[in-house]
Amino acid sequence: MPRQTSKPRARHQTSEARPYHHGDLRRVLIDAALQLAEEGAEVSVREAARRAAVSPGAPFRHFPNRDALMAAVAEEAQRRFRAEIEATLDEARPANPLERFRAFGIAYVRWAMRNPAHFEIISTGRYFAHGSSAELTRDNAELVALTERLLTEAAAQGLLRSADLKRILIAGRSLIYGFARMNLDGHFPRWGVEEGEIERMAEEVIDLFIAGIATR
Amino acid sequence: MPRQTSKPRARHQTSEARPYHHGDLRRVLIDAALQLAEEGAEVSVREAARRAAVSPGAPFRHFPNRDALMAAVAEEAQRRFRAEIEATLDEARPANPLERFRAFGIAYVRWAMRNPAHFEIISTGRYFAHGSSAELTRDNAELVALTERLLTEAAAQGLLRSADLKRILIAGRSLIYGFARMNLDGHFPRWGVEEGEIERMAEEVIDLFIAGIATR
DNA sequence: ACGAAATGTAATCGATGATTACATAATGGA
DNA sequence: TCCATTATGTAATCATCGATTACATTTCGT
Repeated sequence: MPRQTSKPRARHQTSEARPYHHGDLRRVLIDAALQLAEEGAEVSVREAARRAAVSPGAPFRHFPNRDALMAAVAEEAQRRFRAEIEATLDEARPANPLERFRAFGIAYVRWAMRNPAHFEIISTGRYFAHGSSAELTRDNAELVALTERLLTEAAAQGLLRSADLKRILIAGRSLIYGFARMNLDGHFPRWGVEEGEIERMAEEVIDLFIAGIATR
Repeated sequence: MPRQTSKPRARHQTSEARPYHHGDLRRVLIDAALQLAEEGAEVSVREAARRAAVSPGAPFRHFPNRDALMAAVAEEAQRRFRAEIEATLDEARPANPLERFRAFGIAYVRWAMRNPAHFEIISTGRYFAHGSSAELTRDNAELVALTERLLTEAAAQGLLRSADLKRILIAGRSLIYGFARMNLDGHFPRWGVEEGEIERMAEEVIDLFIAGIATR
């Protein structure tokens, strides 16, 4: 098939089409990559550039390499993650700190289930070095601090059997992280857990954990 | 390293040059890929072929595509995983089924920590479809069945607070899976957990969980 | 207005997964 | 034993990808 060169030098064919300079290519590339990930396709710089209707080399004006793009995508995903977790905790606000701790876990797992690609990018650490983004580190630390506060309050109110908060914190995070990842990694079908009952199962599992650490 | 075939297998024994036919290229490729993964390098068919001192196209005589190679690698890793878990449980055999359940968890996390690349390949499901290998599915199911038996025994001996074994099973697996993956994904430095204390922390976390589900 | 900085394009490189045509060794039946 | 079939490896080739470089065009500060 002969290469059809329509207009010799006309990149902006119709005078209104697209200016030489893209409005905010960086932003558009991040969104494109995010969308790619969401579709389950693997994210390539070229494909992101293709979706932004831009040359394959253009993205490298905004990101030194692929990892930097992925890091930016991760930052965006982490921002949304944190925002939704905090919003969820803010709207349904149980007075009991232990119940808020529980609500955090459920919101965490739920978001991971409903945004699998984003969660994958955030959590895996395969796309970027973990300390490479200050914003990402901060957002993450903020969520950790949130759960720490909840546990401290719970302990102060005598709701916990153990005073080893760090251990509870890490165990709890391991639990919800593990549950989210087992779902993401496709393990549940092999465990006889149907797609429709995963969210309920998440609640049950979290409740089991809460019951285990609570005084009674 | 010249491959010496001592057996009178009439296997084109050459003293100097490598024979046209590689002894067991399939095996060698799997080992090479396994080793590549262990080194943290990303596994490419070409590099595996390179290590086997064979042309880039040769592996495709044994595996239809890269995923098939990775699946074979996963099978091998899963076999070793299961073997070590079972060996560990066999040698140090606590009578108490709940303690054996605990020992399983610790052995699980420990293996994952000491064989991170293997665990990654086994667990992620990114390298192959989860149902694609019967052997892998079987080995995995066997380990699940093992923990199920332990829990059933524990329940029969009145060691558990709850009779909802499925919930306990999935919670427990989520916990150790999550802990292992948090380590693998490099989360622990951000949690103030030093490299040297991770294994101890694993024990503490598992003990916390056990204490939560046990009668007292 | 003008020149420097920012941004996009085009061409190109090396590595990779994959396919195809061909070459050679291994095997088993007549 | 001979030789044809099959199994296995090689060589050449392709498309895609991340990345780099030289060059073109726009934008913006002074």
